[in-house]
Formats: sequence, C-alpha cells, structure tokens
Amino acid sequence: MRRLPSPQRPRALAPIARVPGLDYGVLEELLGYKLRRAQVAMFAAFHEATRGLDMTPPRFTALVVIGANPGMSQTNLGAVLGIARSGAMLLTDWFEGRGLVERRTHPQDKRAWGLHLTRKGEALLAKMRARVLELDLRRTKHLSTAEREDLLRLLEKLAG
Amino acid sequence: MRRLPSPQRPRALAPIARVPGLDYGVLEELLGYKLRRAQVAMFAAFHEATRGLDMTPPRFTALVVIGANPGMSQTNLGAVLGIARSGAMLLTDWFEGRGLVERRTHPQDKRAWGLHLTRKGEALLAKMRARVLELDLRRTKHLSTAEREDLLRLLEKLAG
DNA sequence: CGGGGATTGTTATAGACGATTACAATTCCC
DNA sequence: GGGAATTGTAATCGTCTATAACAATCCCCG
Repeated sequence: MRRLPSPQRPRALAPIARVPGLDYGVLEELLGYKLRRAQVAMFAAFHEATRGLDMTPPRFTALVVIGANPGMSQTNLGAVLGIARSGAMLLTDWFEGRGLVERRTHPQDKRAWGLHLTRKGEALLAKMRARVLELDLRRTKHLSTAEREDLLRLLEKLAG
Repeated sequence: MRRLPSPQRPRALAPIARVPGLDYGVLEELLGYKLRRAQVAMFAAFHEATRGLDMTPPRFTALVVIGANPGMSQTNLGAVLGIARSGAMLLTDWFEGRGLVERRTHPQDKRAWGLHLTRKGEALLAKMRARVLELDLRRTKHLSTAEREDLLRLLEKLAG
C-alpha cells in the first residue's frame, strides 16, 4: 500500500487564439483541429472554474465515476480514463494521500481494491460538480438547448 | 542553427472504450468528457490513416500552415499550435532534420526565420492531406452533410 | 479438484511533450 | 538615439504516459 502524494499542481492552459492574417488552409474543413481547439478552450474554462481545488479533468472524471460506482477497481478506473493500470494506481495514490478516496478490501476479489469516496471526497465532488455544471452551461450559453443536445449527440457518434 | 532530429515515434492511442455495467454519472451531460473521447477516437483514426509517415496531429497542423503561409515565423507556428516558442523550435528542428522544412532568412527581420516547405515536405503534405481528408470523411460518414456542418460550426463557437 | 493461464495491483524505468527562464541579437517606437 | 519589446535559442524541469516484470490471486477446463 503506497502513500505517495506528489505535489503536482495543474498549470493554466490558455485557449489557442487565432493568429490574424494567417491562412489555416485545409484545417478549416477538418474536425481534428477544431476538436482540439474546443477541447483546449474547455480545459481552460474548467481550470478556472475549479480554481484552488487542485483539479484536472482526469481527476474530476475519476471522482465522478468512483462516486457513482462505489467499490470499483483501479483497473476499471484506468479503463474509464483511457490510461494504463499503473497510471490509475498513481492517481489513486494521489487521492488517498489527500484523503479523498479510500482503498477498501474487495469482497469477492483479494487481488483488487474497492475504491470509495471518503466523506471529504464526496464534499469536494459536490462542490466541483456544481462549479463544472455551471461552467459547462456558461460555456455553451451561446448555444440553444437544441444545439447543445445536437453537439452532445454528434460527439457521442464521433467517439463511438 | 540546431540539427537535432530526435527519434520520437508516435505511439498508437486506442479509443477509450465504454466500460459496460459502469455508471458514468454526470459525465453523460457534460461536454468535457465527450469532447475528450471524441478527440481520442479521432487521434487513433489519424494515427492509423498516416501509418508509416511518422506523423502526429501537431506535425500535420504545422505542415499545413507552413505550406499555406510560406515564410512564416516560428513564433507564429507556436501560436497556431498553442505551444511555447521553444516547442515550435524543437518541432522545426525535427522537420528540418528530415528535410521537410527549410529555414530561410527572413527578408524584413534578421532575428526571425522564414519557414518554407521543401519539395519533399510538399510531397509528404499532399499525401497526408489526401489521407487525412479521406479519414475525416470516413469518420463522419454516419453523419449527414448538414450534421457535419453543424458540428464544425458548434465546435468553432465553443473554441471561440 | 488441480493446475495452467489470465487478471490485479504494484514497482521501476523510460519517453514524449510542454513550460519556464535566461540570453544575445535585432527591431520597434517614442 | 536609446530603452523596451520581440525572436530564436539553450538548458532545465515537471507532468503524464507507457511498458515490462513481478507476486498474489482468481478463473476455468480437463
């Protein structure tokens, strides 16, 4: 059982500004660059919305999923995030070092841990969830409700 | 003038599969996670479409922009990619080491380089562009033309 | 029921990528 | 003209990954 809280601090990532007077060529018609620009902008907004909470998108995702699936394994956590098991373990260490997540013995499997939010973790998640939901809506306030639904649906298709 | 071609080889990044039987909670309603999943899926497709060309999305973006703006500076290249100047320089080194991009003296500014595609760089870009365009269309073939336009427009709004 | 193969968490190591800082040369602008 | 800003460069660091190996445990099939 490791306990290695590393002092990682997420850095601000600014949105990618369009360079005036520059020809973006075929990039304008391709999803890739637009997708990345949108993601970077969302990341910057996320970072600002969670200021002071020492959070990153993967950490937020992890807390949400652990909260929704108490007792889940580290392997599954890695799968949700799309990272290797070793990375999921480091992340869990980070959470445990801050008292946000607990490793309890898994009832059916002695190899695995069951991950659970602590009371502190739940409180932090609640606060973050509120802030991130607000951010998400604010970020898409230029979009109509129908457009927002469209976007979510289309992205789902793309990721599928 | 550096000449440090580093032997970086992009690795395959698999799409993030949905873990069956797991509750994704509020993530289903948030743009962030969907955006990332879509991006990872696109990256994987990109990687497969450019197999053997030793390419990554940033490299592709760079070649497109340099091709469309001959003589542009490294600083502007960094701005387009959303990275620091030092990173743009390393990227340029990488290109130059492979004979894809040339640094020529800038006519008006003796501090800056003017970036130009070599004949080899243009040939590679042409091949890549064809492959990536095809990929992009294939990846969105489940979408109607109208949906595709919607998606591009909505992402642009989001990145704005 | 027993044993080989798969899975889980862990450790160690390495690599890719980006930021930051400092610097000299050059350009900009008042 | 001369101080402030910009450009490319160099050196260094931090973060996040992956990979490979390992012991403990589980699964399943013969």
